[in-house]
Amino acid sequence: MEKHPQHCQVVVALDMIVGKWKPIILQHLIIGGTKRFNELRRLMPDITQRMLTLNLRELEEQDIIERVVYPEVPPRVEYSISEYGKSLEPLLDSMHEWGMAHLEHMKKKEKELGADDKSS
Amino acid sequence: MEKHPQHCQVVVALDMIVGKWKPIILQHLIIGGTKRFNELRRLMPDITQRMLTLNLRELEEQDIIERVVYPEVPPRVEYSISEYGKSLEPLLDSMHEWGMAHLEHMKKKEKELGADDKSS
DNA sequence: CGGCATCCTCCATGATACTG
DNA sequence: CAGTATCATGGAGGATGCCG
Repeated sequence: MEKHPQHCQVVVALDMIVGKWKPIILQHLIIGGTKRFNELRRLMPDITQRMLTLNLRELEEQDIIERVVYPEVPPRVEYSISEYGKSLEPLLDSMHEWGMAHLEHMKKKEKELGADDKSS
Repeated sequence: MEKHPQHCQVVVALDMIVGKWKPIILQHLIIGGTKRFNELRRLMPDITQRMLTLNLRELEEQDIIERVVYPEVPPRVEYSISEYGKSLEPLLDSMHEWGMAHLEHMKKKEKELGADDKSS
């Protein structure tokens, strides 16, 4: 295992979770467990049906979530984090924590800018 | 401190490093240390001057990197990871490792599909 | 050398309507 | 309920030329 592989695989990880909705979908499925399609819609009132479908399909394709269709009437489809998807949880947790810390950092910065305004 | 803050701050962290080039720029500055503008260009032959400038400016604005201008002729501008930016390193490392593991996962998957391919 | 100013392209996302 | 099918759009990214 090299220390400096040619190409940084950060982008590989990034590709799995980027997008306006993917992180939020994952958060809901991780924290809230299995959810039906319309449950997710209710949890994310601003997402369109189209984008929810597309994102769920991508995440499924990526093995991150599982999609189970129950052949009932009315239809029921349940989404959940896959076993493999769970390997992302530590990463998402770290990112969440860093995000929180960053918001603090920004607040401090703002204050400094207010107080520190005598610097040339 | 709540356990389930209203909004997942994963997106906050994500915002700092998403983009086609930001992760790569960061990787170079982290691994290779301080770099001049054109050094970075050489390291990323496919990035346009415009995007390199824009991304560097954003990262600077976000306190992630530092930009030092030497008033010489010809001009010299050096970029480096800031102290604060270093707090991103563990995250980037984790993402890199997850990315590597994911590539392995994909390879395995492909093989399975190959062996499993009695359909059509 | 290290930019900035324009113009352009394409893709992620969105709005809306329809359906098994 | 859980989707598809179209069409529209804004913004990230790119190409190119000029500048101190």
